[in-house]
Amino acid sequence: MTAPRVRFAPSPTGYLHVGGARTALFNWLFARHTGGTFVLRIEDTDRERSTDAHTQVILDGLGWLGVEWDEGPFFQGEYGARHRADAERLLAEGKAYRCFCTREELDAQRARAEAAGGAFRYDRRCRRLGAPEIAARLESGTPFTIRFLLEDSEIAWEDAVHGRISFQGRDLDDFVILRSDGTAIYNLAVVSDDIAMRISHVIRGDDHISNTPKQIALYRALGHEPPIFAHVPMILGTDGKKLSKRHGATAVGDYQDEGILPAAMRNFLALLGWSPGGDREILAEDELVRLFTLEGIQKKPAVFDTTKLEWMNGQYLSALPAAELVPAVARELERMGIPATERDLAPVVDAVKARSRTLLEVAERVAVRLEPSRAQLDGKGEALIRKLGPAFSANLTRAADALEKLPGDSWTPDPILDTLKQVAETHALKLGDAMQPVRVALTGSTVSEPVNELLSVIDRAAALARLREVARRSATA
RNA sequence: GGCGCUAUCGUCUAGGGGACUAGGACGGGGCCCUCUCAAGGCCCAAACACGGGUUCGAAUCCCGUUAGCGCUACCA
Repeated sequence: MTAPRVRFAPSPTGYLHVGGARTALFNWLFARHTGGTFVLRIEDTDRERSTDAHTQVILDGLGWLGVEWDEGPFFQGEYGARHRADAERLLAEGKAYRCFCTREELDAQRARAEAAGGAFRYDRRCRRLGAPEIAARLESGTPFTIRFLLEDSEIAWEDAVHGRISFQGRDLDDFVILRSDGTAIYNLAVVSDDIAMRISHVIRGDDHISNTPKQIALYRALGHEPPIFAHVPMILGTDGKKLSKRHGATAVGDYQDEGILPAAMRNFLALLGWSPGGDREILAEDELVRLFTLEGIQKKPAVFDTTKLEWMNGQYLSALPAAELVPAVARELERMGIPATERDLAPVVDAVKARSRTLLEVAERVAVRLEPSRAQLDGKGEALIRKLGPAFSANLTRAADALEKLPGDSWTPDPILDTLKQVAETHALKLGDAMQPVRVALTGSTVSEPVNELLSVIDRAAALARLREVARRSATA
């Protein structure tokens, strides 16, 4: 058996949505798992809505996710000649026919059918046109489309995720394959391209199930065996409706901006509508590739709920090596208008590594940088706050408030610890909770993991900034 | 309306006739951790849509009902 060839074929009419991203991911995972080839094809035939900017966003999004293609990107718009040739071949072989009906006539027929409560099916009136009549219309330059002649018989296939699915030809109608301007309609273009690119497995969204019988008919009429189809379930919003813009962030770029790590996104998306079986949740890239099979794909739609994504992101964040974390944090601070470059953060890393200075010292240094930006943190810094942890949480606030009594010049660890103990007692807090935000920074305690320490320090820095403010206030008062 | 797909905790899911007192994870609630953390540990609440079959036995197989979703264009 030859290696599979799969493709992801987005249309550049919007951003890369999580649904599309997941479809791409599944195709990529399948290709990697089977040693196959992953082809990227941009379906830009809808000239009205397609833009280069959107194409770039899609390419960037896939790159960010780590989904790299083996062939392409190909642009469907470049294959118009082949599409037309296929349509004309079908016409010549009597498998398709010219339709001279105007859009208005068709709309009227459709309206009538709907008013009568029935389904609209093209009545094939143009197929009954005699040769002289056709010649006359051609002569007069009447515009026409080419319609595919769909036989009334069962069309069924063994779907890799749903099992056998079948349609009756009589429920479908003679659909248009070539517009009057000579460009191909989606169903023809896809089949023509998938044949030309020798695609063996079509892994795409559930919403294409109803297109599949038409495409299978086209494959056969064109003299080719249809590929294996795998229709993956839709992704829904939290209200159970098809995911759309009104559900908030649905483009992968949105999550990139919120500090979601690509690995976390990839892991989360892979588990949306697919499961390796068992209890595994956190799966590295190579494990995903090793475990991925079409059989593991779910039949029912999945709700896109970012709560678990955020948890998963935390898992990946804490596992990230310091070397990768520092640039990430620096970039994030920078993006928020806080002037922290990698160079600024370097002393922090050094201190943590060397343990030569107390962490308090380090923390204060960072705090200076954070302090002037607190106003910004309140507004658009939500993502960072989440990222930097619970330094802003209620227990800190309570502890800080109680610390107001502290004299301004007693910034040594021990009195603060004592105070914290009192705070805990007074407020019926657990000591651990009360001192949690400042513990490491104040005691300069040993650390087990430099990576975690770096972020802890930044946490504490923010906490310290506040504590100092409080202390200063009470000192002057 | 027609056609199609789907149906396990709020969410992601495991399960594929007896191992089910239906498991895990997120989220929620509670408790523990004074060398940290976005972490960890322990406990609790929380689901097989409904009705019929088949079978000694059904979350698992079949049929129906209901509900949700998708498609129903000279869009993709």
